[in-house]
Amino acid sequence: MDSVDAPGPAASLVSDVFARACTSREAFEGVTSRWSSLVLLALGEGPHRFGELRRRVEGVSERMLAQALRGLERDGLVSRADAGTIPPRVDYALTPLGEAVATGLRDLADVLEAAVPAIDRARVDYDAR
Amino acid sequence: MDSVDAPGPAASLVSDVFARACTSREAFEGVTSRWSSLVLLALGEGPHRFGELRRRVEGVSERMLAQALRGLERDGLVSRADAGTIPPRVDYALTPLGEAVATGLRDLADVLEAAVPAIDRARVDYDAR
DNA sequence: CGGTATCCACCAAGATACTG
DNA sequence: CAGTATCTTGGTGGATACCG
Repeated sequence: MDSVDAPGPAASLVSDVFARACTSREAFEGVTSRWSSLVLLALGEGPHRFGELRRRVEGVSERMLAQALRGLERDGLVSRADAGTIPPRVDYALTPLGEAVATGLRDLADVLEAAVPAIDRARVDYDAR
Repeated sequence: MDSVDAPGPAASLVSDVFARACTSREAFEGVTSRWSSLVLLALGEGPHRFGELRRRVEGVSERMLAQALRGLERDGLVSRADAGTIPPRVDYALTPLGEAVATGLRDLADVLEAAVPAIDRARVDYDAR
C-alpha cells in the first residue's frame, strides 16, 4: 500500500484514507459505519456488557451489535472478556487505540449535538428552496 | 467524562446521538456515512470543484458524490457556489460548522492512519483464531 | 463541466427462532 | 445472558445514458 500518484503535502505518509485499498480507509469506514461508531461512543463511557450496549444504542439489533463488536475486536479497538460463567457474562471495553478513536468520535458528536439548532435551521432553509 | 446512565455534568443537554430520532444522530450518521466523511476530509484541504472531488475521493461515483454533497449542503456543512458560467463551474467549500466537523474527522483519520501497522497485526491475530 | 435519470445488483440490516 | 442461524427485504450504491 502506497501513495496515490502525486503524494500531497505530507509526502512521507505511508497510509492514506483516500486510497481505496488502504487499511486506514477500511478501518475508517469500519469506525464510521452506522453502528460501530455508536458502540465506540457507548464504550467510551466505560465497559459494557452485551445487553447494556443493546439498550444504550437505541435501535440496534442483536445481529448488528454482534457484528459491529466482532469487527471492532478484529481491528483491535475493543477487547472482549468472557467470564465463562453460567449464565454468561461478557464484558466489552476499549483498547488504548479504541480510546483514542472514541475520543475523536466524542468530539465529533459534541460538535454535532451543539449544532443541532443550526442544523435544523439549515434544513428548513434548504427544503424551502 | 461522564457516567453511563446518569444525566451527567451537562444535564441541560437537549440532544443526544444515542437517541434514535434526534437530529444530532441523523447528522452524525450523515457525517460518518461512507462518502460524506471522505468528502468533508477532502474539503478540509480547501475548496474543490465537483470533478476535483471526484478524483480526490477514490472510488466515488458521480451519483454518490452528488448525493453526499446535497446532504452536506442541506445540513449546512458545505457551501455551494455556482458560477453560472458555461462551461459550468461550481465550487464547494466548508462552512464554519463544516470546518469543525472536518477537523474532528481529520483527527480520527490521523489516528487510524498512524495505527495501520497495529491494526494489520490485530487482524492477523484475530483471523488466526 | 456538472450534474440528473434510470435501471439493477447486492448486501446491510431487521425479524424471528433457536442454542450453549 | 449472549449470542448464532436463517430468511427476507429495502436501501445503498454502481453503471450507463442523457441534459443544460
